[in-house]
Amino acid sequence: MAKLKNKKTSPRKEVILSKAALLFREKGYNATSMRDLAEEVGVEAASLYNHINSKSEILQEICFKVANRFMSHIDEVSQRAEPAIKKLEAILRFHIRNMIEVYEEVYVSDREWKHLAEPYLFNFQNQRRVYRQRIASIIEEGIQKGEIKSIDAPTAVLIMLHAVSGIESWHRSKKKISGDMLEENMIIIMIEGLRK
Amino acid sequence: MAKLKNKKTSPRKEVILSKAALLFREKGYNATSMRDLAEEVGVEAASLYNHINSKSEILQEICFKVANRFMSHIDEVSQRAEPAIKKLEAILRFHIRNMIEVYEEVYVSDREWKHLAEPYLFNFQNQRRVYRQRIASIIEEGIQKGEIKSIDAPTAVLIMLHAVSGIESWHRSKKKISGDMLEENMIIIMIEGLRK
DNA sequence: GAATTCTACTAACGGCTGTTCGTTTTAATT
DNA sequence: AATTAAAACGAACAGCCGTTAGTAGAATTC
Repeated sequence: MAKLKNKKTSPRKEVILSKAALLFREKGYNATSMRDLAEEVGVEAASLYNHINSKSEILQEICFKVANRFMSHIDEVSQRAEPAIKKLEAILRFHIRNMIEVYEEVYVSDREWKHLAEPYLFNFQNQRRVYRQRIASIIEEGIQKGEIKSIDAPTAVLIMLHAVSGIESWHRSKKKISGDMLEENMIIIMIEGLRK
Repeated sequence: MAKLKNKKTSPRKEVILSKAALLFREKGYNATSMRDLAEEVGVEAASLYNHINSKSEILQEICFKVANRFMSHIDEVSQRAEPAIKKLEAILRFHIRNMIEVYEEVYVSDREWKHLAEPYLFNFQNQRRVYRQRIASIIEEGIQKGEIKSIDAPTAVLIMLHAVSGIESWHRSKKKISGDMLEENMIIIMIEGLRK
């Protein structure tokens, strides 16, 4: 018997997952071999399989970990007693901060989910659709109450979410403004627009 | 000797490039095999090499075709005698229309350029950086003239460009609004913001 | 109609892929 | 100190990868 019966994921597995996120972000899921990952972890490829079941499983864990985090957050925001535009801002800020702070895994979840195997692919797409619909509902609530311009809600959602993923470029940039500045700028542009 | 000495790319090659763009968009560059591509074209894999030199070359041609098109456009827009905000809107509209109309190749150029081989990778990244700087300059011109809010220009650029790539989701959507509607909604949100 | 060029084919290559097997080493528990 | 469990290893697998070689048929040019 083990000392701590699968109370939480072992530290070794945690390392594998985070190194995998790093490599998947850098080179993409398919371009990252298990031997690449093993080298990054500091071990032989075969040894990885003492901690994980498959390469595909790694991607699953990353994607659903991120998806669940965002879903939990929107649960919390939805039931606040606030104007819709405030809720929207909160969601936007949560995305921005996540993209800044846990860049690798959020980015991978965003860009590499296509390579999930069934039935996880189907599941992920569903969860993603639901999530977006919930944001769209908040926007429509805001439109109805006159807080938000009368625009197509799904279009607004896709702009919001994709704009945030642009933080990828910020990470790569040499001379970058601070995370806080980035957040404020993004909020202003998305909420108030570019025109003075 | 050939009849038409490389006057323009042969129709067969054109088919290969467009089918490749389709598959690269759908499954990603690395997940698309030459045998996949051959099947899509209706030929054996080896036959492809009568028209192209390598898989990598296909990606190069797609990426630089798109990059050059956008570079030419910004050349033209830059020398217009218009307010900066108008120039910006023109660039935004050009991106949107391209993303709607020649989706596959624009998307591939946007998402799969990482898999370019050197020295093309280096070149592409340079071109991309220059392009973004030119947009940033237009934004800064607009800020100086009081047409645009005083925001961080590089941040505005990355929001603009990434927001546009969200049209990917629009393509996938079942019940989608018209292309014209999409364009107008995106312009309103980006220029005027969400808040009423 | 002969010569030439182009295009498609089959077969095969060396190399890399994710993964499994059986064994040995390390670490923890009794 | 003996036992047991966990984790690392080297070797190997079947299969797919991009690509090349050689060849046969079709199309084009002379």
